[in-house]
Amino acid sequence: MPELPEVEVVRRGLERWVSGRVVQTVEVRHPRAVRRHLAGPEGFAKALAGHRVGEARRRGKYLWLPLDDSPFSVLAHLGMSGQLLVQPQDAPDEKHLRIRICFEDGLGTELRFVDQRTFGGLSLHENTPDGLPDVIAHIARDPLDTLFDDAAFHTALRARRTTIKRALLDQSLISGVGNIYADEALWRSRLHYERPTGTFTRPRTAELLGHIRDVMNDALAAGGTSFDSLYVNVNGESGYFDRSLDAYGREGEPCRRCGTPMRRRAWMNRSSYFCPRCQRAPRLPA
DNA sequence: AAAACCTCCTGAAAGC
DNA sequence: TGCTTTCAGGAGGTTT
Repeated sequence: MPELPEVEVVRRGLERWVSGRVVQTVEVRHPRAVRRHLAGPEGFAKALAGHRVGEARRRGKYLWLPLDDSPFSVLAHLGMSGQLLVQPQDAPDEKHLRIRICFEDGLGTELRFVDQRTFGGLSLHENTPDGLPDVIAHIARDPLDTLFDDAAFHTALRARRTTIKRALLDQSLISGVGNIYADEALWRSRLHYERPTGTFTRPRTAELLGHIRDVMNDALAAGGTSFDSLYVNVNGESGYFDRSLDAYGREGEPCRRCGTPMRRRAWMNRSSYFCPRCQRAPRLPA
C-alpha cells in the first residue's frame, strides 16, 4: 500500500537509476496500465521513444518523470500494488509485468512497471507552467513539501463539514496520506478518526501535522512499510517500517501507550485501527 | 457544490 | 477437501 514514504523511496531510486537515460523502446503488455493515456498503448510507446528522462519528481503519491526538451512528463501512480523496478535486461519477466521501458545505453538494465491489481499505471501529460502534469493539478501539496501552507490547511480543514480521517485521505486537501499513515498519525495525536473537522483548533491542527510529518520521516528512514512483497523499492527490496507501526494492523494487541487492546472498525470499505482509551470517540452532535 | 458512495482488480486467507 | 466469500484500498467518476 504505497503512501508518501514508499513513493518517495521509489522516486529516489528512479532519480538514481533512471534519470538522464534516453528511452529506446517501450512495450505495453497490459492496456489497463496506460488507461489514463488517451492516445492508447501505441501512442504511449511512440511518445516516449528517443526522449531523455529528467529529474524524478513527486507530489503526494504521484510520481513523474519530465522528458527533456518536451512539455510532457511520464506520470506514474502505484495504486495498491504497483512497482517500478530497475531490472537486468535478462531477468525473467515478472508474472504481473505490465510495461517495459528500455534505454539507449549499455547499462544493461531496464525499467519495469509491475502491478498485480492494476490500480496503478503510467501515462503521458503536458506540464502546467509550474512543471506539474496537468491531470494532477487538483492534488494538494504534501506535508513534506516545503511550500505546504500549514495555516491554509487549518483554514480549509475547519471549513470542511466532515470528519478528520476522511479529510486526511482527501488528496485535494493534503496529499500523500493513506490509510496506514492516517491511523498512525491519529494514534500519535490521540485523536479519534471520526472527530469533526470543525472542532480543530490551531494548536490541534499543528500537532497533527507534526505527527504526520514525524511518522512519514520515520517511515522514510526505514525504507517504507512493506507487509508483503507488494511494496518494494526499485531494486526489489522491502522496507521495514511495518515493525514500527503503533496502530495499523494491531487489532487486539495492547496499545503501546496504555496497554488497552487496540480496536479495528470497518470504515469506508476499509479499516480504522485505534486505541479506545487514548483516542476517545467524539461526543455525538446534538 | 460539497460530501458520500461506487467501482475497478487480484490473490491470500478465512469461512463453510 | 474444495468451493465461496471476505478483505486489502487509491482515486476518478457518479450520485446524493
